[in-house]
Amino acid sequence: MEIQRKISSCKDCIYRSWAFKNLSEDDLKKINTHKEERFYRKGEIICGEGEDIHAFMYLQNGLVKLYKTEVNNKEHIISIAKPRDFIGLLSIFSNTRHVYSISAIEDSVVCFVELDVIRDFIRTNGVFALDFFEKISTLSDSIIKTRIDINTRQLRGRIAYILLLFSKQIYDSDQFNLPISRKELAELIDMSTENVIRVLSEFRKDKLIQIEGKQIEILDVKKLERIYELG
Amino acid sequence: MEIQRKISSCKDCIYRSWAFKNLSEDDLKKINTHKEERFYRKGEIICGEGEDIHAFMYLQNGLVKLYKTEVNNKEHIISIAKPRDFIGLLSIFSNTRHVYSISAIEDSVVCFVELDVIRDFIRTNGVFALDFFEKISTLSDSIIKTRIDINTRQLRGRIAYILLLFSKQIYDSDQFNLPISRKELAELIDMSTENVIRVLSEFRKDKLIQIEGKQIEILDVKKLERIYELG
DNA sequence: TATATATCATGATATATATCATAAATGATA
DNA sequence: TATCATTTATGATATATATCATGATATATA
Repeated sequence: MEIQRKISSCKDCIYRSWAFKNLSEDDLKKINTHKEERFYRKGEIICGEGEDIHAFMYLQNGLVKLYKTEVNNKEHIISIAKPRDFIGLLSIFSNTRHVYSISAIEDSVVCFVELDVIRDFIRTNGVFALDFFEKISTLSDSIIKTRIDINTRQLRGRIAYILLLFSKQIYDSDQFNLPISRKELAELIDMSTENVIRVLSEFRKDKLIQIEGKQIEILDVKKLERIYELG
Repeated sequence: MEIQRKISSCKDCIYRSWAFKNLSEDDLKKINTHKEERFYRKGEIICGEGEDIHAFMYLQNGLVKLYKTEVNNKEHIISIAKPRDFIGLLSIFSNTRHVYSISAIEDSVVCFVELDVIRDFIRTNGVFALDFFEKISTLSDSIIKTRIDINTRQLRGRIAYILLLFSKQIYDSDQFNLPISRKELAELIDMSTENVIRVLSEFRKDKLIQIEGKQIEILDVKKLERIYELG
């Protein structure tokens, strides 16, 4: 079901500033011929656990989740990537197969750059290597930080945290469309679906948020932040 | 209280195989003049939150913990590093200050290599860059994996997990001296100190482990693994 | 050695959270 | 449109976990 998109030029890519700013025209051409942009509809799987790793994946547009299916068939969401994020985990450089799955939670455009090309650049272009390293490290550490932030809090703190995360880090707005179901929210912040719904209802009753289906508006950022800080 | 050690030669360092195997003699000499080996006694702080980052830290010997002091003055342990691990998080490459603290939980020897030298190597030695990247990525991902393993389990599963981790990944033996207190264990696997003690007692009564103070012997690995797998 | 302090231990109780049950609302599909 | 499945919702109950209380050991310190 994935649809090939017209291959846009890396040279003109608005995301070039990411870690690719120090590449020469020639290098960019090289990427151009070894990259693929793919469009995924909401819900489609971008890569599955156990599949061969062959590309560095960069999210141009949309929103994707990184998750793992547990033995009991339950899904656990590890992180959500936003536009301009590298998606996946660092181990693409040490593993040969994906340890987690990735799927689109909004219509998304993913840019696949062959890993060997990236490896070549790391080998031959020191400035690129440093840039790239810096970027990718930041992302990896932020996953660790987020996991800890979530798990050191109790339910109300977790919901407050994730609402603020969506509002500030992803949508940059007090109003947004929650891209995932309550069940997925539960899988992301390690709580039961019922309690996710319950706490959201509480927050609505307490006039911290307005909520209608997936449409959320944060009414009282300050109070939400206090709940988050108190845990 | 930190004691300077006789500077050993990187060339003969038994840990050279880590990510430094592809450095020339000249490169190794360069590291030699820009590195420092320090000895820390159990309990000593290696670096504190907020301090300037100036070195890449490599654990030669001993055991250290990476932790954060929360607002309520509680400590939360993020990970434990064992010999031959890079210690810290990746963000040493993007941040200027340490976000977490590191201290020795056993007498330890840490090798500090000036970050600028590492950066230079990444810039100028592509093969090193790739090796280094691979190594450091593995570590970062394993922290994420461990955090998830811990937080998707309940108390008995967490204790089983951490006992197996110490036994298999750190000491490579059924018998070992627990290097941290029950309180620290609690800080590491997100549970209360009392419950850590309680579950350990349960495991002793169930003849899964023998325990005397800090001395632990795993008697029934299979059952422990089952408890871990069931969550 | 004596004294203070932290760690280990266990039971009782309170609290947080998950699970179960049921139902309405929504969305998918034939 | 009718039917089915999923999501949202809420209350009741069970379970897991933290907290409180108290004492025994062990460890550090004067």
